[in-house]
Amino acid sequence: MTRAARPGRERLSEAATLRLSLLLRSLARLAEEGTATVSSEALARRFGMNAAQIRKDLANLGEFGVRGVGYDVADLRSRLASILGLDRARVVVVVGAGHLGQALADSGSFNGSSFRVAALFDVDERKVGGRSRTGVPILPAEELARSVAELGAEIGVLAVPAVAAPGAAERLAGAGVKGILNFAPATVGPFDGATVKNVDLALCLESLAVRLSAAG
Amino acid sequence: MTRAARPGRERLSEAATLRLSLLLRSLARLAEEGTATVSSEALARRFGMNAAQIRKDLANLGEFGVRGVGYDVADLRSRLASILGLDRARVVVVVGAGHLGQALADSGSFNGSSFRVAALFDVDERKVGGRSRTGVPILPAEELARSVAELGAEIGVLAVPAVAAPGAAERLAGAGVKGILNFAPATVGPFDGATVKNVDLALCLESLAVRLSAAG
DNA sequence: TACTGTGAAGTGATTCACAGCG
DNA sequence: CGCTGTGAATCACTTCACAGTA
Repeated sequence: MTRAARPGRERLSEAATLRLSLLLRSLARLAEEGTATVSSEALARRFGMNAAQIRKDLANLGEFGVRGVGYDVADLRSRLASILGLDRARVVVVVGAGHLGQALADSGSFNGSSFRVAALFDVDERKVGGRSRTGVPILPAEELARSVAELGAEIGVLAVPAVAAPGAAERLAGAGVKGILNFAPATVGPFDGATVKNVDLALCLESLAVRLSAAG
Repeated sequence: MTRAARPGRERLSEAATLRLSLLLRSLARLAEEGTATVSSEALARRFGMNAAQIRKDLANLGEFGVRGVGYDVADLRSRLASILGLDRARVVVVVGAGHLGQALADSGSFNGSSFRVAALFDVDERKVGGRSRTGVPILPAEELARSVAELGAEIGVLAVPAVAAPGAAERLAGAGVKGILNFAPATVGPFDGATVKNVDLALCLESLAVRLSAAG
């Protein structure tokens, strides 16, 4: 019944992952502000989380705190980044150079210390050869497989219309990406080599609307 | 201990809401294809859900099926839409006319039978006065409060940079929208009159990346 | 017969309350 | 003393298995 000695090897639930990811971002903000140590209570109040849950999440991964003091911001931040695998930059490609695709390719969220968007792909010849606002090159869709290999891309983002999504996903998986972030409201996969995560913006809006009705 | 006789008045969990919303979309597809009735089993297989869960979700809202037969697609679809409050079109405004804002304003996901994007807002004078690709007008941010009232907007979408998010959210809430869909990686609210739902695209990408590390 | 609706069992996540330590 | 780490309790959600019915 003793937990595995190696921390970070247990399965991490989706919810826990999101909380830890948010925690990591919160720590980055505290670091910028020059805060050296922080208690779970202070973290919770500042960033709208639950103190007990922060402690439990962290305790699941090892022992990071000092009793009576709290957590060392810089230390926790780097160890957490390492455990989550966010301490190195992964190469990302975006399929679909429409407004959404370009927004994602240029966004700070997709271009930080953990990710770098290296290419956009599109079938529209007027777009191919151009670059996004921040300079990400727009390549022809036929070159997807070769470019993914050359760039060493691990993650593919699907920002194409729903009808084109299954095909594009298959090509991404075939090209060897390990993860696919699908923004199209369509079912893609599953694939053997690649994990798919759906981000269905229509469902997001609808669930908000449902909450409004229910609350009324 | 008997459940309330009025169906659809219990709280609906976030997860259940998403499933029902997805179910509604699936029913729309079946209706397009001319399918008249469908069993929970067939629905589950076709759209990657769990049959028992579909039955339970639906049974929580009332009795919709016919034993030995299944569910009437058209009937279930319209009743479900009504219960979820998705049977009428809500007016949506989008704050921030960057790539993301315009992508959302023009997307079919935000312009169907349940939603209509009526305006974009931006502080950039070069954008103001123009229109998005599909014709949504871009209005000056100062007119937000007045326009929200005039248009009868119930939902505001935040597609502005993180630093501008809290201020924009406050103005939306002050203008009387009931729900705010926040795409900025920043904490906004909470507000008295308005529900906030965060859609943090950076967290989406990170959670996918974490799954890749964990699976490796 | 074939399916729904549902009590009951099972599973997992969240919260509580406090022992234990710096 | 103040805070973490954690067993225990609670809560919520999911799955199972089948009684009940058109």
